[in-house]
Amino acid sequence: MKENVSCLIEKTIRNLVESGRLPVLEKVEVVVEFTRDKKHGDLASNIALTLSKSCRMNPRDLASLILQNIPTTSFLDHCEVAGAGFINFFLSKDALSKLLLEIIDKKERFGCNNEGKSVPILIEFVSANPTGPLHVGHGRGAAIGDSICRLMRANGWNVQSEFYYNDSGQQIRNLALSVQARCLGIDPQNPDWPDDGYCGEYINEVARAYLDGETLEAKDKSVTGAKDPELLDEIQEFAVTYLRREQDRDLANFNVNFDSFFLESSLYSSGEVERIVQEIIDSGYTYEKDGALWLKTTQFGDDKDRVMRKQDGTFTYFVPDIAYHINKWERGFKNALNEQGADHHGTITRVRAGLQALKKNIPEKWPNYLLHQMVTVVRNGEEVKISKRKGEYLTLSELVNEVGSDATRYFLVARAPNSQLIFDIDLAISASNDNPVFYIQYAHARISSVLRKMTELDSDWMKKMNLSNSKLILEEEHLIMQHLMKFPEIIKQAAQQYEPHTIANYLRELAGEFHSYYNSYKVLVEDKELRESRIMLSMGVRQVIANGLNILGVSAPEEM
RNA sequence: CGGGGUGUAGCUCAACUGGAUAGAGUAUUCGGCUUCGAACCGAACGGUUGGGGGUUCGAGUCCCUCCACCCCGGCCA
Repeated sequence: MKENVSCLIEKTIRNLVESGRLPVLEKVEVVVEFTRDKKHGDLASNIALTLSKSCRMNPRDLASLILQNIPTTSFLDHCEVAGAGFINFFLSKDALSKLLLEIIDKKERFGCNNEGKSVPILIEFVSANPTGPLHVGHGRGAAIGDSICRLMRANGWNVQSEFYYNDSGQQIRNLALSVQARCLGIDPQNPDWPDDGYCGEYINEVARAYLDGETLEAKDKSVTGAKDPELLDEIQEFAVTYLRREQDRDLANFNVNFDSFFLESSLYSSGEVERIVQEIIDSGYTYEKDGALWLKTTQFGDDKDRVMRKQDGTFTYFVPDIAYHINKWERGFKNALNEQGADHHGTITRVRAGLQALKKNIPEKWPNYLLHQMVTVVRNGEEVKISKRKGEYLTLSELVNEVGSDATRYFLVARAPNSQLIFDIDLAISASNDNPVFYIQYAHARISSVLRKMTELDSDWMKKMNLSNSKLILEEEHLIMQHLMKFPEIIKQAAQQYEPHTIANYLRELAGEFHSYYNSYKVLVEDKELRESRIMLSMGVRQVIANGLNILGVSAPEEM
């Protein structure tokens, strides 16, 4: 609809220029927006304000000139000049009722588009180390990342979601040592407890399962506890598998599923790490100093060079990261997005520097990054410092068990990724009923209930509906239709900006408008035509809420 | 000190990317079920958008400068 109006304006201006009533203009960029205030019509353009200078006319006069020459169309009721020189457009009843038909016709496809043109994109998110359970911070990454995947699919992208496991390196060794210590009956208070060991209670559970010889069924393999506390490698494999399985289960309960999993260890076993290190050395971007191998990241915008291979011969964490991203690139993903916590900010420059050093014509800005700010957890009015080593944190599964997946997802995705959010545990649990997600779901359930009621009255009502005759004349009805009309654009915009929270806000507003309407007017009235019109409106709202909630990974219940 | 982020109502957050009178929820105070679901609705209260300067028809949004908070600045990941 926006496009229709901006085309109309553009055409009008072109005609005015050709007939000499306006000077020749360099560049005309017509911006049409949905209005905030219903008094300003449905759509508005500031074109007269932006062109007034180059036309040497006062904005209001220019606006009236454009308006007088705008051709009449079926989708516009009328237009007017307002304020400093805005042109406001009022849509016709015809245009709005066609919208409802479109929603009902397209169903779950309403709002979708093909901007992505089926181009493949790899979206990596969560990627937590398998050294402990997922916490709220991971939950935020999961909620945002998964919603972005759904958003991108709705925009026609060919999305593959991937989870990268850092299942090798020092922290995994620390995990194995911690489990081993627990197997031997050593606890964190004991002087023999390993340095940098993981103190959480879950380590004990892993140790017990290992000693019991439990068999773990993972996606790609099966591991049985060897029971022997001396076999550190066996302990490590068992512990990693155990914790991966736990994370997968937590994510599944959170309605998050990945298309693929990638193991850091595979980059070592396949020799890819060694290969790219050699290639980077050959490219001339490295040097030896103090017994370590350095990458000249300063040549790619870093403030100092970084160590790739430590004195002890092992690699720093970003080296396998580079290998991993080469792997993504070689799998053919010209589009890649990494959703991570803001604490990983520093690695972006390093990984990109490594990719550039390889001279593979990878774009400088590849891969794309979306960082979410940290979650501050508050309990009893005090900040809970998240520390995996100390075992102090709120796990995702505790949270989901307590307040439910829908409420947790909504809470974590409803804020802009860039805002650092405060998560008050007590508030989240006690006030979970106040979560706006229920407000939105309730609107969906209410409409479903009305439709059930209609079916009770006449099981065949749907077929008998006359869809062409809209009787919707109320201001509230107009407002709702105007809101429904924005949905496709919200989907597009949220994807372009990687900001799924705009969907959440949109749904909150739509639900609010419907609740208000529902409270003042009855849908199932006597008058058949009016009743059918209102049913159609309700069906439109219901469909859009369902589509929007689906993008947020939240259920749309028929009753609650 | 350097890099990134944030600062909007008592609290938690929005604001369609520079537009018209800065909006919701929550808290507080009133009012609304004999009526399709009250997990709802209506009303009131609540603001110098951290401070100061600048750019222009127009700034919460862009630029400069201070102030405060969060993250990063390991041969940890």
